[in-house]
Amino acid sequence: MNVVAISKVLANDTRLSILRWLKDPEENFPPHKDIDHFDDGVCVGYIQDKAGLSQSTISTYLSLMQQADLIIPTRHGKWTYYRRNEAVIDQYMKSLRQMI
Amino acid sequence: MNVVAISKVLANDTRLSILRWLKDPEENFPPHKDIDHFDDGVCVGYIQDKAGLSQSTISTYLSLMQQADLIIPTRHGKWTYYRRNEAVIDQYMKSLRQMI
DNA sequence: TTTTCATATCTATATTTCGCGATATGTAAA
DNA sequence: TTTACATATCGCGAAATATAGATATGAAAA
Repeated sequence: MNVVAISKVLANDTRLSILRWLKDPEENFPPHKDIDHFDDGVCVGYIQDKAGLSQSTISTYLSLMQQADLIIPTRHGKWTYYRRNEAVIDQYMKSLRQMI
Repeated sequence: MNVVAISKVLANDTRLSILRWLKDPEENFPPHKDIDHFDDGVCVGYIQDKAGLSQSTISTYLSLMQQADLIIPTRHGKWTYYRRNEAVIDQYMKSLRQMI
């Protein structure tokens, strides 16, 4: 867990928003068609619609966030669902508070 | 107080280190020649020596950090001393935790 | 009142990031 | 076994950032 690396990922309005939206999928996204819960998170298309940026940009952002271990992907058929990695997010906040 | 703007400033090893060093000047810097306390912080030259980057780079970094209200400058004769702005740092941590 | 010293600002270049369209990949549907 | 769809990756130009040297500024010392 690299604090500065994670700070870089979070130093972007869209990426910070995505992390926030994923905290409450019911509130921020429509229900998925194939499943009736958000246990594995939210599919890329919904995140893209909400963010209003191109498909490739959002996919790249999600990839960045995943490389930083902030989110966890799960494949369901054609779709990839992303959910928060609460343990890492928590650890980041704790480390940052201690460092700062 | 803009959370993303502050995150950008802190998403850099040197700048994060500077903020940490300023938390304990006695521990991290030699005593100043003209004054025997660090109440107004630490002069630019000492910070530059410790960081090992050029004078202009450190001055630019400190200026960035000041624009983000993370540090407060005080002029003492030829020297500029910088100290932490604990209120803003605290508010940043609180906001980030709530957002994240 | 020149000179010196500490810091700030300007200018320049290299690297990184932003964001996109085009294309590739993997999966399910037809 | 093609086709269609969701997502990932590639390649790109534009914008921002990192970092330095040169120069300017402001204050004290000579």
